[in-house]
Amino acid sequence: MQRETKQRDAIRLVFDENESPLLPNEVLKLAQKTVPTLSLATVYRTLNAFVQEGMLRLVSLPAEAPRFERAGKHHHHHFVCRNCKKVFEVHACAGSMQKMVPAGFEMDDHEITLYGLCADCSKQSKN
Amino acid sequence: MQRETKQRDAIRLVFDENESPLLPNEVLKLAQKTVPTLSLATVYRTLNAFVQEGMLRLVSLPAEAPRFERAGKHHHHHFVCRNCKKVFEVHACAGSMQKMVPAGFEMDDHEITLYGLCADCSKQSKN
DNA sequence: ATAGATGCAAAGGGTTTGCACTTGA
DNA sequence: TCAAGTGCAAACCCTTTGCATCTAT
Repeated sequence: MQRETKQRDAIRLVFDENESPLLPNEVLKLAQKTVPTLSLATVYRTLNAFVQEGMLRLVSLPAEAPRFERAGKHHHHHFVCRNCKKVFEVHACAGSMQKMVPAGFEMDDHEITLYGLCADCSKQSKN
Repeated sequence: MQRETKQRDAIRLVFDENESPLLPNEVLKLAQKTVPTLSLATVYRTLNAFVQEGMLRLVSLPAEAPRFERAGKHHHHHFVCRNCKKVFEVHACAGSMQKMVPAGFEMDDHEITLYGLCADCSKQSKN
């Protein structure tokens, strides 16, 4: 990751303009608005490189393909909509998980994933 | 899933004899002790069918391939040891996640994964 | 000029599927 | 008997990689 290329600029821009974690093919489509010839192979190579440098963070949710988001955000979790499959950030935390930790274990991090319907899908389901 | 076959009996037996969640290829190897000609395709078809019928549960942890365990266990979460990579069941829950849910969203389930060192690895790291 | 980056196509790894054969009821 | 189940191989999907070409420096 030594050179500035229009492909990398385009991919960086995508993450500047998108809060929620993105799938590689979503990154491809969004970045192709800037660089139409961009290939999926380059997207993968660039995403992995950005994670290595610490610019991006790999977001792994249960039963979901890996997504990517900007690193350095405040501690947060995710809400997966069962209907539209979108992933939303949740800017609140359930408090200490310490009471869940078995004796002798040392916890250094936790991951919470909520499932249900997002606001839009919830509204639709009621009409 | 209407007939009793030796393949299905063998796969059921594997889950009777194993507490921890298993990967499809682990199921294959274990079940082949009973039915050596068992194929991976049949393992996948049978696992999916067993999940449909509710005999098995799909266990998805972040960044982990799907595993299968007997259904009907008490609500629990998982602790992943960063050192030995083992997955432990956590038989306690952090309480309500409701306060984390954004306005308009409807949550129906949650998944918590804890990360750190298990008792054994924690002890070792201090010596 | 030249090493790094890209695009394409082929290769991988895990899972599913089409099809002819086998087998449980 | 004969539809459900099986095994095999091919197909799929997502991700990575080899290689020739392009390009930032």
